[in-house]
Amino acid sequence: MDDLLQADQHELDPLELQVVSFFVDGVRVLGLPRSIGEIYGLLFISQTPLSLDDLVQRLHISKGSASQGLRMLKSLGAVREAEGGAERRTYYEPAIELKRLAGGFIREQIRPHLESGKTKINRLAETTRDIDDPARRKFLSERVERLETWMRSGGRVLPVLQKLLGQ
Amino acid sequence: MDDLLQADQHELDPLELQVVSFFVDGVRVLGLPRSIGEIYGLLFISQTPLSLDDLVQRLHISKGSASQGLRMLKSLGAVREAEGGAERRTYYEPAIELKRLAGGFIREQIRPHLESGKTKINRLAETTRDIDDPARRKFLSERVERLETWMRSGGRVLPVLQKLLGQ
DNA sequence: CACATTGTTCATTTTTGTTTGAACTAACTG
DNA sequence: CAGTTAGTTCAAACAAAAATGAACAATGTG
Repeated sequence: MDDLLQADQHELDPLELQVVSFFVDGVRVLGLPRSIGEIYGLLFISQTPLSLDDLVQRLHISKGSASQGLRMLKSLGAVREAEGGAERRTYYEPAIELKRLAGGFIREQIRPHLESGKTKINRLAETTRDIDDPARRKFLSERVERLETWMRSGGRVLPVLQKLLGQ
Repeated sequence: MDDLLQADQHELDPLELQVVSFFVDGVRVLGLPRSIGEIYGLLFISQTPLSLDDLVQRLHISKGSASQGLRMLKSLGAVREAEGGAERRTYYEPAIELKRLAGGFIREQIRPHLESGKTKINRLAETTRDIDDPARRKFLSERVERLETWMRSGGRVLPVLQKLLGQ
């Protein structure tokens, strides 16, 4: 490997393109950036684990995007580092169990918002208590009560969701 | 109402601001534009139905935003036109039953994506059948099979979700 | 019908969020 | 340890999405 050009990092074939575009659309629904979909999509359809550099070359994205994308995918539990290869560089493979994917998304993207929502509602309840006009105060506390009910429902739904998606 | 200035469309009071900001955050999680949260938030905390013009004045948003926002909220089933007022202009009030809100969101924002996802997976299955190398084809059809399983799970989860949120 | 009021549409501007790439740290290697 | 390779960080460039506001129906009113 000296006077030989780097083994051809060819373009994505049509099927790979189809899969990548499927996941690009998929992650957009979830509100995640496109590069996340590209990276996960290519890993999903690859028979062997890929390195950061493979992703950069085959997807034509920057090292920065690939690095940040992998970080997020790891935090979501959607990719893991492949075992074995005693190489220096690390190779990644996708998690493909829906349970794990949904679990990670719920944990990282949904729960935090639910929590901060509850906090805000508590502050809202306080503000409401200070309202002078009794009629207005009554109306407001009914609405706050309604929000609390929503949050409780949300909290009850997530575990069920996870169970259902866990097959 | 002649030499009298238009009754003061005052600024949002602190509580209203809190509620609006709560919903602004809420809709962002759902991937909807901020103005949707502002409009719904103000309606949610208002004791009387509000007109498009009320929203423009109190939220300092453009007529265009208010019009488009109301259209989307109507399509989601999150606001409805108030009955009664024999006025020319229409007044809006919020739907506050979680069931209705979740139902609208699922119908308008989730189902369409699930459907188009299924279509794409079908195309993917076709492309896979044309692959020459048997080992590669086997691997790919396992992955496509996996995607189909995901979609089935998704389809099964939505009705349960709706039921749970319907109290 | 001239005028006013209510609401919609859509090209342009603004805002927001994502990607890039150069500078950097860390870890191996001859 | 000088040089190479792997990966991270973050300010700046860029792209996508949302908001604006002027032009435009549509409908009511004297």
